[in-house]
Amino acid sequence: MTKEELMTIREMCDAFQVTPRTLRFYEAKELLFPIREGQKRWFTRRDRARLKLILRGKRFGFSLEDIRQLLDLYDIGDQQATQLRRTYELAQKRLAEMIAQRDELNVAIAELQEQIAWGEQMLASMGRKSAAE
Amino acid sequence: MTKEELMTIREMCDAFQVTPRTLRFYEAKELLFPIREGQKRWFTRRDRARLKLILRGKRFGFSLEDIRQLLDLYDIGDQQATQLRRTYELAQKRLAEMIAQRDELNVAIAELQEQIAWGEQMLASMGRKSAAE
DNA sequence: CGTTCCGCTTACGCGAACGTCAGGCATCCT
DNA sequence: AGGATGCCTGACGTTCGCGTAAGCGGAACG
Repeated sequence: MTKEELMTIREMCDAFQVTPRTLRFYEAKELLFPIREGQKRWFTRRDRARLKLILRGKRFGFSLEDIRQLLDLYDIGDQQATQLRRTYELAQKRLAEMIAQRDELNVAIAELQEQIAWGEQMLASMGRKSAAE
Repeated sequence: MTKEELMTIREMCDAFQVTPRTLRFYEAKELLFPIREGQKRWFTRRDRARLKLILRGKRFGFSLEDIRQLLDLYDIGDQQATQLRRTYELAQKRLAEMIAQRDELNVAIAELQEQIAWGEQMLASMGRKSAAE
């Protein structure tokens, strides 16, 4: 079933711009579950999907532990009902946090844009006063 | 001029919910510049404005070093023209990053919302199948 | 006068997220 | 047979952002 879809660690690294160390680290932290053929690792389609989410999560400043828990939501099939409810609530919390973060980000963006506009004025007036470029 | 506007370290901590250690750390990292009266620190209005920005920056996942550079934008008065241009460009870059981050965040929010909706369905159907609450 | 608060400095500690050797199998090429 | 590779497992090192004593100096209190 998954046969041609398996990737070596190197292929993964090239595909996602990470180091082998990082992938092994994520496996140790139970974020990825490559198939172990003796010593070698074979990364599945599922691993790739998870890694993509991991990297995105990181860009939002989530910790790997946060991400690990969130990932379970995408793996609901494996979970029990009790787990599902907990995961569901966790997702709600995260969602609220993310929305709050986005709103703050919008405020900060607006403020930074103001500052930049002000800086542009400064540069313009200074350009007129000093030598031409 | 600034006389009644000065705050002790403790007042700062209470006002911003940080520890003394944090404020001293920020000073060591040249993020804050309290007036040194002998050993004691007196935090100015400027320090408070900067600290506010520092704390917000942190929520966006910026490193303290990133924040230090960004703060210079708000201190343009002190800068020279060359510095101004550099700072200006840095701000542009940050702005682009922040916008990109917000857009990604919006995507992630949408995806998470989908997952949550799906989880709701699951919980609902499971609730019907198993015992009532 | 001793004690009790601040506040200060110096310095070691810590969890997160890897980087970076060191050394060991296995395989593939010549 | 003998490298050259590729992947592996420890295990120690590193940076960031502070936490946490340990110990000193002044001021304010009873």
